[in-house]
Amino acid sequence: MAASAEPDHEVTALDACTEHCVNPEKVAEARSRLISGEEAGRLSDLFRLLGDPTRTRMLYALLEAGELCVCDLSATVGIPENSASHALRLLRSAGVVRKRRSGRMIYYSIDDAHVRLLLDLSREHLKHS
Amino acid sequence: MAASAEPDHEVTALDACTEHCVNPEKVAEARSRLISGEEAGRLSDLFRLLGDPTRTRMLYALLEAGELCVCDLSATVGIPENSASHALRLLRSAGVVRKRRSGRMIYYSIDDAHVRLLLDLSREHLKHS
DNA sequence: TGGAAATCTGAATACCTATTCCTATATCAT
DNA sequence: ATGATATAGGAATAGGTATTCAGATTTCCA
Repeated sequence: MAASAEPDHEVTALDACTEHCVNPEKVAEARSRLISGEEAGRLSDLFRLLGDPTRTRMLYALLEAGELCVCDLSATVGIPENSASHALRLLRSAGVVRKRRSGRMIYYSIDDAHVRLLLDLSREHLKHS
Repeated sequence: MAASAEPDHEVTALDACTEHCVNPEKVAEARSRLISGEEAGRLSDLFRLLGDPTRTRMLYALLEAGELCVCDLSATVGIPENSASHALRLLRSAGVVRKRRSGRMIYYSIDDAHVRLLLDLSREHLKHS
């Protein structure tokens, strides 16, 4: 995983317009407003994390259930507990879910309000498209 | 790509609770509200599409520039036009971007208001986390 | 304290996907 | 019409990632 480090990739193509076509002003304007490679990397890391069917289902399960332990979540989604644990580790290291220990159970939930909105919004998008 | 078809995978684990642990009521409740495998597949397809650094940068470029032709976009992001065209094809087939022909140029833009919100929201998330 | 339960961690394999090259299509200018 | 430009499409390779297995860790109960 690791937050996509392409060292200074956002500065590479100041001379990339050696190609044909291109409105130089428009490109210069767009380039000045372009997000940094580092930020783009973190954004794509986040999306890629959400872009796996297993993790997606786990997240929507957590979204509706509020909080579930690993074994309940694995039973809900229908995957082995190992897989659930592994997926949750990835999601947690990205700050998408949070864990809370209670005895020997560990309960997971969506960590961030933005992520909840993101999940809701995405579902809306598919409905209307 | 292909909208992740796992035939009726959401029904598989009615007997998955043969494992240890598990609060049966909680799991049953969560399973009843769980999104379908088909919907989860489409959602993860969408996220996976956004989860590539190149496509991410292209999308945010389009988000701010409004509309760009393939060559301007490739110059902006700093990738060959082939790659840009290929990426745009994927994004278009998923309804994320829209194309408009003007002469021999083809201008691309974000197709959907939900997607714009999604991109803005995700950026917000990273800022506050 | 000893053993069992719940979860975590690391490694290996098999699958998927991004990139690139080459070719095809469509539009414009002469 | 013909050549050139702008983009699209398909195929192959290289790289990344999900899944799974075996073992480690942490907590509870007797």
